[in-house]
Amino acid sequence: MAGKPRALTQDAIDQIAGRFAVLAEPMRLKLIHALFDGEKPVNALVQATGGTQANVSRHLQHLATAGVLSRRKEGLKVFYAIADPTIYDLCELVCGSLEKQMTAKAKMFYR
Amino acid sequence: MAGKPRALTQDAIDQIAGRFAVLAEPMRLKLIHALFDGEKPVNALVQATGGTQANVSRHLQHLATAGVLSRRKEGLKVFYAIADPTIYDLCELVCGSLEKQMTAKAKMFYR
DNA sequence: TTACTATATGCGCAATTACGCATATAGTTG
DNA sequence: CAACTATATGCGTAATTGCGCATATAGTAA
Repeated sequence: MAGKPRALTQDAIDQIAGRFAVLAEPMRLKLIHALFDGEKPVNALVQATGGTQANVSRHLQHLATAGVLSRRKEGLKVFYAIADPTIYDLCELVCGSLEKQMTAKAKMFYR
Repeated sequence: MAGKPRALTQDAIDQIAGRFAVLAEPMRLKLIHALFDGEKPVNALVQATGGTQANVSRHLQHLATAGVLSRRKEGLKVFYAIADPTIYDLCELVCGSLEKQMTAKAKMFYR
């Protein structure tokens, strides 16, 4: 059901690394997280994350260029939304993995 | 079965970002990929990736510290192996997502 | 037109980081 | 002990990147 041949080219490796790099910045994760419940305009995301307008805008563009977010202009406002649904699964996997690590480490303290 | 409350702390966000950052380097992905079929000593990974011994060693340590790989010393050799099985799912998710993006972009050329 | 709001961008700085080189450490064998 | 193999590490450098600041652009309204 899952499983492909493998043997990745260098180019493929680089692309995958790039994908992970997009998700490797706290502010971008904040933005993604803030969009989990639907599309929002930039100013809402500025307020939600506490970042500056310039920085938020840049990260949003970065995410959109990477194909993670979609961009929809409506009048003065620009609405961003999650375009790649695998983001949800990625975050859940990582969160779950981190939780396991934390509880495992916690046990190391006592036993 | 899936789905947790949400509302991540800043610290949690940073940890997740760090996790993605670990996977955001081509050489580290190569190493992980090379370990997909089981544990290997450092010299085998040097040969498999074409990297220098120093660089491979550093990245392996990085991965082990992050909890992605495990480290087992046996005589002169040090064997690394994938310790976090979610890595498989993460890579598959990203690969699948990238494939979709590529085919979608390919279609954009013609239609 | 001007004034206003929302978003994007050019520039420079500071911090991070991957890499190469040389060397250090650990373990084995003679 | 010395010689050798396998792995790790200290240091310097080059490249990347996130951010703040100021400014530019786009769209609306008077």
